[in-house]
Amino acid sequence: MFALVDCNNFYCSCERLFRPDLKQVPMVVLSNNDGCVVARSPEAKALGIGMGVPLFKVRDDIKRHGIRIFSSNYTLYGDISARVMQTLEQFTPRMEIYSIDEAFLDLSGIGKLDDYGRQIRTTVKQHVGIPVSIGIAPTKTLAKLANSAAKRFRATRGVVELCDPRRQQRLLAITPASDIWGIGRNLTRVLQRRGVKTALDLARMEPHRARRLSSVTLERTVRELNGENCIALEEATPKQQIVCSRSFGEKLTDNREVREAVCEFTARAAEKLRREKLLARMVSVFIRTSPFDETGTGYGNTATGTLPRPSSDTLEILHLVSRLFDMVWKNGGRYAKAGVMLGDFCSPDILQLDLFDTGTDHRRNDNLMRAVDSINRDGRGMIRFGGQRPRKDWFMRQEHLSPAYTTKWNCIPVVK
DNA sequence: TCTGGGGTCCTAGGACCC
DNA sequence: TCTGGGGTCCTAGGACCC
Repeated sequence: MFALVDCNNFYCSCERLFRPDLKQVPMVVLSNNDGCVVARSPEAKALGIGMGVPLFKVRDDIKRHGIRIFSSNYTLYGDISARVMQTLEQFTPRMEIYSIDEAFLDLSGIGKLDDYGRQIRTTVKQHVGIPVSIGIAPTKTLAKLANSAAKRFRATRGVVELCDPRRQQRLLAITPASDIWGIGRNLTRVLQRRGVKTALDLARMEPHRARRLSSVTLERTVRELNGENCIALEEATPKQQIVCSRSFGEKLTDNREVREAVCEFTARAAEKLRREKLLARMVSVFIRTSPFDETGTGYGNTATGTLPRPSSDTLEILHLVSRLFDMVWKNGGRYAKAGVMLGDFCSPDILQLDLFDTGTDHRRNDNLMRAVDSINRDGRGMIRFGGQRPRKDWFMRQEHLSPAYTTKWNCIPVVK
């Protein structure tokens, strides 16, 4: 049984903690360059300000309705998020922090779920001052749905417990398929063409058909809507990628200027890497013109390279970044955005084994069993197959979550 | 004029191997 | 002459999330 706890209008709620006078006043928080609206108070939502709209498009509405605007303060939001999460930890032994303002809680074995949810809500409000909504259901996808119902219907007073299959069906029937977690713009179109409109239509789809139509992710969604657990709780998984990228305030055309920006991103990314106590092997650089720029033909390019050895040293990484930058650079572009990505991490703490491709002999299994032993002993580690990163579904298979995930591998422990 | 930043996961396809 | 099946590893690109 899962609960999804989600902070209401998180960034706005954070700003209001220190400005109680802004209660009931319509307000929005803007993205980095004050480009887009990234959070809206309920009053601003009611005035029709959309999520993610560029500021220039709603400037008139803002003036007309006296909506207050704030630049974002991520240090503050991160700090308040940490306090919310600390408070939530008291309610469960297992929890997944899903984003800055959301967490899944494992509530297995708890009796009166609705009461428990209300208790969580009250405690967070008292301790931190942030209002939250809570959805409780047997799978993560249904918990997401329950959460959105808790937000949508006032009568629920912020908590929806969705364990009864009949209630699940009723809610699914009045929810468009596009509101389901994992169904984006594209899948909505694909589904609609096949007459799948409501979430209930989607739930009634044959799982194998869902897989053929799209991929295993859609199959999981369908199964989850029917109460079959396919997406496991992930407690503190290590980072797999670090990205530093930014849209430029004004378009850049000069090689030197863009190169400088990319150097800065590299330094920041390497800093994050060191803070995580990780080493990277893969480095990518990308630049692109604005997709909204109609003055020229659009251009974007990415180059990826491997470091001579795993590293978190800014200069070592910069050396490669500089070469990659030369590969992606093209004269004459009006560049709007650039970024640096680091990936394929390793750490001294992680046990690594390269297993042989054997086929007939049993070295692979022997190695695997030895690795499992040592992981069980130390409580931490990772098994790599010939340098390949273990994939998500291997983990799923090991858990025997569903017969849909059968494989030739018998047992692939990933991270413990 | 002004359009976020930071992530994850999946699939396809090519090169290569036995 | 026949031109396989099964696998690894890597990359690009698409889709989705908050």
